[in-house]
Amino acid sequence: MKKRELKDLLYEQVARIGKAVSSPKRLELLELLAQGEKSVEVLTAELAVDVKLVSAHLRALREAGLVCVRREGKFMIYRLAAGDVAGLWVMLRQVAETHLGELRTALNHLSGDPSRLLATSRATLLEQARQGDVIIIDVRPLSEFHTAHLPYARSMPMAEIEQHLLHLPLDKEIVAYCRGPFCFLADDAVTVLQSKGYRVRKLTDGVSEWQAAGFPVEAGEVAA
Amino acid sequence: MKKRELKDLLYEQVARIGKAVSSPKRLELLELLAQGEKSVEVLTAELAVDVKLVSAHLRALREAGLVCVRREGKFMIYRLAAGDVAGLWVMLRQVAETHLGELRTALNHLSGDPSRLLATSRATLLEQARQGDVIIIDVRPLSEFHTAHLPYARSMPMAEIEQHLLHLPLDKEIVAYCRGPFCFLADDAVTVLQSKGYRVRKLTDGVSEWQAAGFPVEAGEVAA
DNA sequence: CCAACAATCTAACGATTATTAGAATGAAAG
DNA sequence: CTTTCATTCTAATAATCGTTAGATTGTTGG
Repeated sequence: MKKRELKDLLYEQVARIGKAVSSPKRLELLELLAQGEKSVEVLTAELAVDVKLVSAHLRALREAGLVCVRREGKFMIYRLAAGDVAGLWVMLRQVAETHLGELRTALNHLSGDPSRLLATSRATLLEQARQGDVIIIDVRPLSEFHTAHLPYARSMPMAEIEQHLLHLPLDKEIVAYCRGPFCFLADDAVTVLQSKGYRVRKLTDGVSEWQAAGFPVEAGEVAA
Repeated sequence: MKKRELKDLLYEQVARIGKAVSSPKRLELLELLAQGEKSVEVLTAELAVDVKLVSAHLRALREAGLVCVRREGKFMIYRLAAGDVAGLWVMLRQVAETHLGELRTALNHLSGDPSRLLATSRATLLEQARQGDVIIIDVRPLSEFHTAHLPYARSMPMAEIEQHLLHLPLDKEIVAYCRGPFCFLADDAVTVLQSKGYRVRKLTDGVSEWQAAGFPVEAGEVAA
């Protein structure tokens, strides 16, 4: 085989990964799956598009080797093929934020008042949480919390946040996080908690971002 | 603006980066530019395709914010927009190697005898080079060596390797590297040096891979 | 075995994209 | 000022991709 042909073949293989992450819908799927395995049904509900389309995109991701499936009764459960796929998503988003001004503009627009965002460094936050000075709340669905969550974080799913408010002291600083910078759950939580008088900010990191930055995450706790 | 619309807008921006890295040619351009800035002329020669096509792909990379240009006389000099773009290329390639069996097969096929590859860890190699136990040679063109190279490495461009052989002791272990796992320069160097009786192996890392792994690189030395 | 459900497969449409050829720009050199 | 050279821009074609609709597979529960 000639050199050129072999080279083309190599770059073409990498381009398959590139193609897989060149569609907005597929990126959204990857981000969701980075929170934990999910059925097609759940993914369809989150994306708010036709099941057939979700299925087609999942097929593309499968053929690129980025996700795997297993059957569970009537449901097909998808998950990321390995941890580095979540890292790839984080890196793509970071590069996009760095090099695409429009994205930064849109992101700033999202949170409105920048004082709603946490300015503390990850290391400082971790130390404050360890000492009990701040309370970190994970506002994603419980199953995602179980797959992995930040150290010292409490699960407080946005869907049933009102019920949890009783156990949240008003005199402590609260930090809310969700799936990452593109997820609105923590923003909504900040809005609700602020209206109740809490001092609360959003941490833009999700578990993947936290992990990609080299910080530890916790998992397990299958208790309801 | 509705939530869905804003979300779609965000993922679409990241997908622009994905689209930019979804073409084999553009990936090859990124890898070349990761070695240092280059004119369209040079890039065209390396890719072995029409200038117009190279120009079109460079345009796409520019619009994604991954590369920048500056004019120098009649020439347009392209360079990566920032260091993390090289990191993105390395990560894409690594994910592809992990998840695409075909790529691993092709790569193994490339080097033929696996004994031609260096098995030592990066840390060990660095220590051996520091102590002078091994000689690291950089077989890329000199300008790329000047942009950045591995610590303790000597420039020994493949194009004029015969002339440098006089200064290379036969009793030392030699390690050759080039642009990365997809580049053949170091493979060719191993072939030549082995035929001359050297104990020589290829380090599959290029400068970007070495740096992405957290190891230091050196730059400068504008002396000819 | 049949109905209900989750998900995929197939076929088809319109919208992008890669690639090529030809014309146009912009700097340098005679 | 004209020619030359490096590069880009424009237009056009063929191939690929996203999306939708309809038929199909495989599973559960009666």
